Amino acid sequence: MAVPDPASATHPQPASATRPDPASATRPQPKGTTRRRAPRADALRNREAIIQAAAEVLAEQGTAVDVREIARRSGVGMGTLYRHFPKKEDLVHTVLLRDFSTWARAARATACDAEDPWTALTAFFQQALTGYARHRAIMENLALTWAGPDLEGVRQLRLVIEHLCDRACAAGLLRPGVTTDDLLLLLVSLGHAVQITDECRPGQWNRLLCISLDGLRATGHPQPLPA
Amino acid sequence: MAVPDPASATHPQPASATRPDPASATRPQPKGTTRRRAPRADALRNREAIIQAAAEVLAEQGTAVDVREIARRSGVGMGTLYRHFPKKEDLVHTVLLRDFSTWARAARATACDAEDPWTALTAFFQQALTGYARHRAIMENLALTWAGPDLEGVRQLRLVIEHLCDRACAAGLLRPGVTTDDLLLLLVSLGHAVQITDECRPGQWNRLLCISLDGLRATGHPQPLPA
Amino acid sequence: MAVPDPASATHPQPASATRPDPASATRPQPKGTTRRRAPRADALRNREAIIQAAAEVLAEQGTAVDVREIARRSGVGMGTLYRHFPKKEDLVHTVLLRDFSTWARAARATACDAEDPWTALTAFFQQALTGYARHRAIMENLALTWAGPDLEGVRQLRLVIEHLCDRACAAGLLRPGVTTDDLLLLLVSLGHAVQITDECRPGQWNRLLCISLDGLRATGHPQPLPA
Amino acid sequence: MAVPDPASATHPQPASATRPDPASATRPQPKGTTRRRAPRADALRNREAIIQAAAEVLAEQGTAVDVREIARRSGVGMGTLYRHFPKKEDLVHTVLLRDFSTWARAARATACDAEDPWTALTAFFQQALTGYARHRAIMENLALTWAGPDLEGVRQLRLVIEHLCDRACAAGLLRPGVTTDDLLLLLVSLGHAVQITDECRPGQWNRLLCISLDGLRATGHPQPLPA
DNA sequence: AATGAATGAGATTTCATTCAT
DNA sequence: TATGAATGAAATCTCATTCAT
Repeated sequence: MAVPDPASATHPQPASATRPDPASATRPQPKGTTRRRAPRADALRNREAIIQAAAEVLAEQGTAVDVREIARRSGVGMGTLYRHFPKKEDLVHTVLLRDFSTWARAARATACDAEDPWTALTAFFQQALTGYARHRAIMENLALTWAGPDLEGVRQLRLVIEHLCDRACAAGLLRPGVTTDDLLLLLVSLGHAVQITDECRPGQWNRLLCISLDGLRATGHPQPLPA
Repeated sequence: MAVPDPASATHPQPASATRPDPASATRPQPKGTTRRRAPRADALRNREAIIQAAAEVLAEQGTAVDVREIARRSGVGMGTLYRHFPKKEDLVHTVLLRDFSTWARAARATACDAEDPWTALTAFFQQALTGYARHRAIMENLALTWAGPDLEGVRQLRLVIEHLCDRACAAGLLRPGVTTDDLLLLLVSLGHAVQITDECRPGQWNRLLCISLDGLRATGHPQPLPA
Repeated sequence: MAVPDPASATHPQPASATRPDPASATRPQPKGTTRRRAPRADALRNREAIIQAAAEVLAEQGTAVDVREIARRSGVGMGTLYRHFPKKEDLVHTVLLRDFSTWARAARATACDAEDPWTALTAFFQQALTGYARHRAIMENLALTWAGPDLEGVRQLRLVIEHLCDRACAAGLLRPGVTTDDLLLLLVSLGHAVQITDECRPGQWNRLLCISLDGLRATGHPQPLPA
Repeated sequence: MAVPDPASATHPQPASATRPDPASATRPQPKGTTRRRAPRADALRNREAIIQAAAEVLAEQGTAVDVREIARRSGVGMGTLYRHFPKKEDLVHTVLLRDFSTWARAARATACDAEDPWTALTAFFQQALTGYARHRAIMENLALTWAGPDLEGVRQLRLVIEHLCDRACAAGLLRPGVTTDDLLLLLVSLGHAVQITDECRPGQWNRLLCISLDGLRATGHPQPLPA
């Protein structure tokens, strides 16, 4: 098994952080009304600062974080924060959407770069575990996939995985019967392993990944997967 | 791969857990002895009720539970709870000790029953994931193995795993280089998968287990485990 | 000024601890009723054990002590304690009565022993500060003299002081205008000093006592006491 | 003995205590500066209200007060109180620091006003007992001098006493061997007397003070102070 | 529009007193 | 009658959300 090391997988990639994101669904002001000259620049800067700070904190501590910590790090007041995101959940939602999307985009790119379907798959896992697996809120939310409706970003990510799965399957490289859901669950599972061992035994999860990937290969297994 | 189904693996088995003297609960106190002996049937009942309720709640919600919920479920007042367990942590500790020990004992028994080392190993995982993997507090604590000193119960469990690992290794059934720590991490990892999917897709983790176990086998892998 | 050292002044003097105290006003059972053969011996032993333990604990920690500590030290259960003393206050009251009386009795004896009125006075203070001043509950209660009606024991003690005051006054040794209340207040005042410095500077209060007594002498003062 | 009556000695004098900028409370914020400056008039008002209420309550009841009582009296919610003072101890500390400092400052001023060292000394005691002796928390803390490290305010006060002691000693007015510690202990001692008798016999402590001061004079005592 | 102070419902823990055994 | 377990009202401290400035 080859587990490549995509150096680009550095974890919290603000990426579009500075882009104004004109398609944003949660823009505070309905454009059609009277007031016009209101300086939107400040508000947008604040909004992005909040999201950026929230992303960092949520990555570090998960969704149980104190909202004041986010306000503090973003340099805005609580009022401003709550003007942009009336509920803590809204902010979390926004951050997750952004980070899942960024991740999905990066993953798609990496997947396309790889010529070999198997390499694409392993690269995806390697990248995911090196990068976003450390993002506590991301992993928390990914784990909720089985409990409720997915975030848009999760759906995007799932599509990438589905693509990887299909490709490897079609190439006869993937063990028969393996589904996108299996790969997703494996991802969350290994992501948890990463979080647990990251501080004390930074590389240990690599061995688990290797084992799992070998178990996913098309050949060498005594019996088919159970239903 | 044969994944046996140890029917005995139903999760919280208080059974003869801590106090193995069920007769003392009704015995009318052997008054003739030196005034001191008083197991207090009802106190024991309460203590057990608290532990039992705590075990349930901790299994369901993890260590972040509200103590009052435990008091409510066990039918005692806060004062009673705190008489038996002066700190929330004491109660958690007691429950974890009990449940880890029960688990370790059951696991050891199952391990001894199996003649084949590989069967023993797979049976262990099967049992663990069918049973205690649903216990949130247990899994939380197991994940802390990499962050701090282990509970006594965790050590017992680790011994069992070590034994299984050694046996399978000696029989040449286990992939070279696999360690007890790998198996423990796999356990926590898959345990997380169980918790995530338990409600919506009860059996899905079985597939992941199968994959992982196949990855753990001695043969059929293109390259050795990474350091 | 001579400050004698009455060696007998060792603080918690159980004294009447073992005596059944037939004059007790708080005896639990009205003697005139039917039931007769009830074993009073046990009850009395318990009662005394409680009082003794309470005295120790109250001396050490004052009236803010936890009732359970008293029960623990006396070796009886809470129920027994509350049977004898329905309110914490009742127990405190009883102990204070006992200890104040013991103190007053000892003080009276010492006072009578001394031939010189001034020696009697100084001996009293010396004894008090060496002994009962460390009894936190005693001192707490003595301080309440100015806030409410006195305990019987306090009245006894006050009588002793009054006697000492009168004697020294009649002998022309005491500064004109000094009252029993002045001496009592001085006692509480110095008692507080003892408690404060007892651990770190065990003898310091002696200097304060010396100063105060010199200020109490009949002669050598530039002007009379203020009203 | 002349015990002057410094009329200014009325007890809790917040005056210009901590924040000497009363104008800032109404100034409408100099918006032109770098967005950051915001003393927040109402927050300061609340902070002061809390400190003021705490000072009153601490003076009345000592450090054992219920924090909620302080919140109630200052008219703020618990959250506000804890925003300003994260621990009860912080609030107590702040109040003690403020009140000790105010006291020390006033005492120093009074001490400097008096030309005669003896008058300075008596004026200090008179002022202390008329004023801060009623402050239960202040006295509690002063009593802890012998048990642990001093608060900054206590050190300031001790310096004042030291100065008074030295001056009187140098002038040959103070009894040989009297130390700053003696005077401090006398202060706490008499302070206790004040608290005890304040309600029922408001002036009684004056007599004790007179007696003690006479005992402190350089002349008229039969023997030196004990070690 | 921005700020950050204010709010108050919980969460853990203690202790005088009562009550079942 | 003796026991000590049970009770539940405080007391301290936290944090998502609102509101005055």
